[in-house]
Amino acid sequence: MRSNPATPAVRWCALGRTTGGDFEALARHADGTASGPTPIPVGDLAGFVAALERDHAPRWVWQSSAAVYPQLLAAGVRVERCHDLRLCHQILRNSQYVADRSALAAAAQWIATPTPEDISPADSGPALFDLDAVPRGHNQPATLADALAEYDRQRSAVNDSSHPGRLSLLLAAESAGALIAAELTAAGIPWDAAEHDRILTRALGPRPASYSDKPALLAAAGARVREALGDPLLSLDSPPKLLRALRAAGIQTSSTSQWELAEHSHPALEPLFEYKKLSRLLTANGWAWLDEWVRMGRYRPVYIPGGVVTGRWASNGGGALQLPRVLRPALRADPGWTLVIADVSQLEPRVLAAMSGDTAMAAAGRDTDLYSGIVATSTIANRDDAKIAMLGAMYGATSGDSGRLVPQLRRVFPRAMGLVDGAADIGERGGTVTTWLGRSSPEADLDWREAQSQASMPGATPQDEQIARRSARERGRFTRNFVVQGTAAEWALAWLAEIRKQLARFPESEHSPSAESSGPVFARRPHLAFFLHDEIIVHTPADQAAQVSEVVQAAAAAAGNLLFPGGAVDFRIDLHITDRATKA
DNA sequence: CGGGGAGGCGCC
DNA sequence: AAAAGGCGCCTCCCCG
Repeated sequence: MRSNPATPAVRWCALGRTTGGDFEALARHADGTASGPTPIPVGDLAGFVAALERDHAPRWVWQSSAAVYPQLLAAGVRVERCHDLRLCHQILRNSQYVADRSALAAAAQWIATPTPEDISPADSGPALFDLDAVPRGHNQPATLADALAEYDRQRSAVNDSSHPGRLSLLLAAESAGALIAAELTAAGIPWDAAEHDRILTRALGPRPASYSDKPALLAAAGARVREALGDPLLSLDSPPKLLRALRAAGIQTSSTSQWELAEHSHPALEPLFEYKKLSRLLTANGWAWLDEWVRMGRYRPVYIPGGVVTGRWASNGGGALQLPRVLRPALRADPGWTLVIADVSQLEPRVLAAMSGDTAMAAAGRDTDLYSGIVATSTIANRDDAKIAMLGAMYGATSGDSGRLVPQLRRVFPRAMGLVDGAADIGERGGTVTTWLGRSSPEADLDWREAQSQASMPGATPQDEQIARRSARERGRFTRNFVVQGTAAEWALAWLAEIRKQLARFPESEHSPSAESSGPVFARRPHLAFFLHDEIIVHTPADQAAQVSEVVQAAAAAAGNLLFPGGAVDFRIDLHITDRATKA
């Protein structure tokens, strides 16, 4: 980025759509002046953005990164920063940090997700959905005036909020996440289809001629189950039929799920578990998946920032966030490139320690595995118990091993436990909780509130009370977990954004032909290739891997300090450099 | 015959 | 029936 002395610096530039389908831009300069509106024919957008980005790297204020950024990336244009009005609106309209949410709540058009088709109707493909089904006022492209008005509302909401600093951070992180999500899709996950095929063949047998044919080892496992149950025609894929057959064979189970069947002993169960495992692999990530999702050595899922209420990302397309471990070796770097794989150790407990200011828990995790640290500083006997107790504390376990261990944790870490217990209490009473940076949980829905009031009426039956109590506890577990999961998601966004920023400063490496699959922006630079809640994978030219590792480590420290200044909590990164993502 | 719920299981 | 939070996606199966 260079600055051009002939024009004042541009701080931000808002984009909107005209009724004719073109774009309009308004640039706000550092000296307070503005230039625009500038009309931009739809075909000139990439050139306009590239030029302004090169000279000023402004914050791009637009309706939705998901709608506009993929095309910019395809045209070879990367942007440094943006303000994603739709995602930020979602946060602000719900945030308890925002004192007056009425103006945002009234701006209904900002709720829905525009599709890329909304932005470039010129590429008139077949309609992806029935437009009549979309409520009026939703999915409409925003005009420049719409965008400017919404940006004003959002900045006012932040300025007038109880925590302007935290909310600003959250909106910047969420917006950076929106850019990263599009970039991850553009770069793709480097995927070795031949290795995937080898893994499938080893597990299932050779690829059948047709998708409808059962692979040999799956069929063999099925035959063993039928044999053991004495039911040669049984369909194992139908839970009701399988359940009847299991019960007929004397297995007193109420479902066909593994966790319940594991309690029983019967010769049919071992082959049944094998059958379920293989069947799952085949149907979820078998050859059909490979044919559908892997092209030119890349798997390109679509990530959906803010797609989960807690702020975690969701994904569309091939189940990117559920890739089974057994397939990880298929995630493989291009020749001459390598992978930097990093995950945060015990992210959620550490986030809890930081946000609650629990110095004892922070100390337990300093320079060490947190669970081992808990064993060393508490009455909990071993690492497994410490982990189970911690998960139980964050998820709200009340019974089983986990429920029994949680009270021990409560004695050692009263502040951390007080925070999650308090969040649970608020949720049980129908209240709303908020993450560290300001994302609030949804309000209790109407059914929930009705169940509660029903139970408190004079004529309430014991059953009414039971239903109400159960739903109250369920909601308590949700809000208990929300504050931790949501704040962890914020930490992860800050980590990602810092990694992205630093990677963009790397020099371009020598041309590597196979990396062209990563697209024009990333073919010659280390880039993020995968993100999964607390784990990232950077695909990098091999000779830059060591520097990338340093960046990834440093970014974790930076994220910790950004969210929790003072750095009392150590966010430890487990990192390795490898060509193939076999996870240790 | 398509939509959607349920059962089930993969990931964190 | 379920176990302890958040998801996506597969198949089966019922329903309109």
